[in-house]
Amino acid sequence: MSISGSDPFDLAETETLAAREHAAPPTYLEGLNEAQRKAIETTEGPLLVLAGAGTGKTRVLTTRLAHLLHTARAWPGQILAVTFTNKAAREMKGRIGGLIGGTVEGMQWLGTFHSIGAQILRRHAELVDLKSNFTILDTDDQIRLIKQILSAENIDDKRWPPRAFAALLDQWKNRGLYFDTLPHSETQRFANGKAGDLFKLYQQRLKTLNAADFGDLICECVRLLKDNPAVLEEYQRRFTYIMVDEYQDTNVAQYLWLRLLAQKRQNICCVGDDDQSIYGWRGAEVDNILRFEKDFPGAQIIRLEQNYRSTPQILGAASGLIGANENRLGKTLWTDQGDGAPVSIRGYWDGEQEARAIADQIESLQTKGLPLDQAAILVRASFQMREFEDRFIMLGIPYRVLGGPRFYERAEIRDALAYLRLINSPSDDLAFERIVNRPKRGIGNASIQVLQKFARAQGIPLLQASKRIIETDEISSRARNALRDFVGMIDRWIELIPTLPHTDLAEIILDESGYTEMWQNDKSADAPGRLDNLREFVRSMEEFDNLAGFLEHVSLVMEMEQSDQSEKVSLMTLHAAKGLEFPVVFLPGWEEGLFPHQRSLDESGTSGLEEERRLAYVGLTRAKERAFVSFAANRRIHAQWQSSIPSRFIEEMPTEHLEVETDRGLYSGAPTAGRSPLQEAVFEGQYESPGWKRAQAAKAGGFAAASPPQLEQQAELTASSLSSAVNFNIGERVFHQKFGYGQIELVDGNKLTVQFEKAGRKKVVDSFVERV
DNA sequence: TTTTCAATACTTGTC
DNA sequence: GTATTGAAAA
Repeated sequence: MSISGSDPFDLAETETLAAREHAAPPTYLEGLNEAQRKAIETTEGPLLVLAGAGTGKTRVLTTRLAHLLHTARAWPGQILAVTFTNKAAREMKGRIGGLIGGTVEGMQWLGTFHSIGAQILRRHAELVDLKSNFTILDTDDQIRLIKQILSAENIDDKRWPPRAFAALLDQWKNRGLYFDTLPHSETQRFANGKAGDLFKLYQQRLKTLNAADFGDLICECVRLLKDNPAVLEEYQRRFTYIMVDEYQDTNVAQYLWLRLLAQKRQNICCVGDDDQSIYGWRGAEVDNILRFEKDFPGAQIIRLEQNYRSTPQILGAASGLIGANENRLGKTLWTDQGDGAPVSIRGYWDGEQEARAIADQIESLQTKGLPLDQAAILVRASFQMREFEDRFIMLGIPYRVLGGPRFYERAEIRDALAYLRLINSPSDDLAFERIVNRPKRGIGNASIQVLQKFARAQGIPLLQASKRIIETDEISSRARNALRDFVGMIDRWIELIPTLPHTDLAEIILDESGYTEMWQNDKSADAPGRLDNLREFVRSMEEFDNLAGFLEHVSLVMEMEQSDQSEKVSLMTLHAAKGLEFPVVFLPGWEEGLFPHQRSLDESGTSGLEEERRLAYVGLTRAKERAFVSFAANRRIHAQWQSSIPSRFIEEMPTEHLEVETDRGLYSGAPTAGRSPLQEAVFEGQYESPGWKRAQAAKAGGFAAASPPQLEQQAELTASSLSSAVNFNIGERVFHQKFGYGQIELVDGNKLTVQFEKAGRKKVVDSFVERV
């Protein structure tokens, strides 16, 4: 299909739009600072906007887009605007709508790299040996596919794990490499030099399955554009303006993709911050942003340096820290805000104590009137979350974990999806395999093996092969009957597609297949949650017109909306925190080995360390008013205790922006030789500091340094008043959201000791369990 | 075929 | 310490 022909591109309409320019004054430019305004008004030629943390990056991006539309420089369909996440794309769409009034129609090229790549690929699918309705595989499908290829090639998947190959494939595709361009050295990295051949087989298999993986959405797109100059030119002409968010996170393939598209008009505006590049391990090339000027000669660079988020103290600490990095373009953030509190540094005996103190501090801030959703705990690794969760559950502090497993990655959703995929396209073998014995129907591994061999011999999809094989004696009679029922069900559902709304059909499928029943009979703690997710899944289908439409979008954009609006403390990894802000931020676990993470140092040396440092910078700059950095002298890593020394990042923050409240004994083993200025402060000056006195005073009562007694009483009061309606007795069976079912062993006021079936004995507040 | 037990690994994670 | 995964036993 011709693109330009289908679009309102002609002169008459362009003139109508131009007329509008004179009518409405651009109110959207009000309240911008000079740099921001310049970034918005520099519309022609390559432009790099270096936007430091909290400098109004999203505002500039969206306003610039609105400006292009408002001044009639482009139609919505002529602007390519790419982001990394659906969330960012959605936010941008919403904000542009707000800026120019009403929703923006026709911004079909605003989206994630992958969704736009998929869009282009679908239009020209035949040029890369696909059909336009190709399936997008996720990591799970990918690994299953690789496993099949490895076993077909007689490669021991013990010695050469499919996961490792999937990771390699991902790396290569991130770098824009294809099996025909794979360097010899790379082919040696798997199965004794067979990597290239396997890569080729894998791609061939994808084509026969009519499928693409995430990497292909960019990689194949680049190949498509390179090999078909006419198609490339079509897009180069169409996209009069290109805008890229988070440019520091682009990988080589994405860079090649952008360069191809921008080559002709050179109207490319990239917004990013080299100091916030934290995805190197995922293929992001900081280099893309560092050498922007070389790639696009005559490029202008605008720095956004006025920070609207944090206090000068926090900014000072963060700037000092990031200053230790060598490889950066360099920015100096400033703010006209008042002074604020210094960054607090605290040491604890162990991780548990750290969690206890932080939870206490959050309670105390809450009693001072701070809403809980204004506080966040940002950790380096997800295992650190556990201690906080345990503590929050015990104290009855509501919390939310951000960035857990994605909605569509949950097993139950993927299963439900596989059912729908199979009836939508009966040749989807990966979907077939996933659900043929789920719920268990007695079609086990042995039968499936036979079926696969049969299907491969005949060259037909598994579903079709099943229909034939049940007429033979190839598999046991039990499995044969089960398979016959299964195929019968699928056929019946396929016939129902034209007669029923797709949401009703989905409910019927989940019901008749026994899938819902399977979870209803499941006694584990997360089964009710999974049933909820399934309901949510069916509900989310309502937005789409039909099944095919739903499936086409689901692999790229499906997310579970946060329906819960109540005030909760946020708990997440530092990576997940990028782009967010909170008045109060806790940064626990600043210890050598954990942060910077040992593995990062081992695998990537200095560049690994610099990325960790940028991560620390990202963490600090999330804070608007207060930042609390802490470290523990002992931590349980894996199964055993390890003693650790404070992170070098603590030393690297300028002392004048810090307030150290740490027992000097905990600061004995600093990473640098001799005494650092910070250590001096700890050893010499801290005896008189309020923090030191507090620590001394708290010595008697363990380590409750941050929680004066009256606060604990208050917490208890709150908790007990909440639960006064229910009284529990020893021996009663209860249910807990996180721990599942259990029996009460001890009642102490509102605190219960419960022996959980799955989670073992725990102390919990009674308001968190319900009687069953 | 299904259940159970042992082996393994364990940083970060969008699409 | 634990969650997941694969292979042996029921």
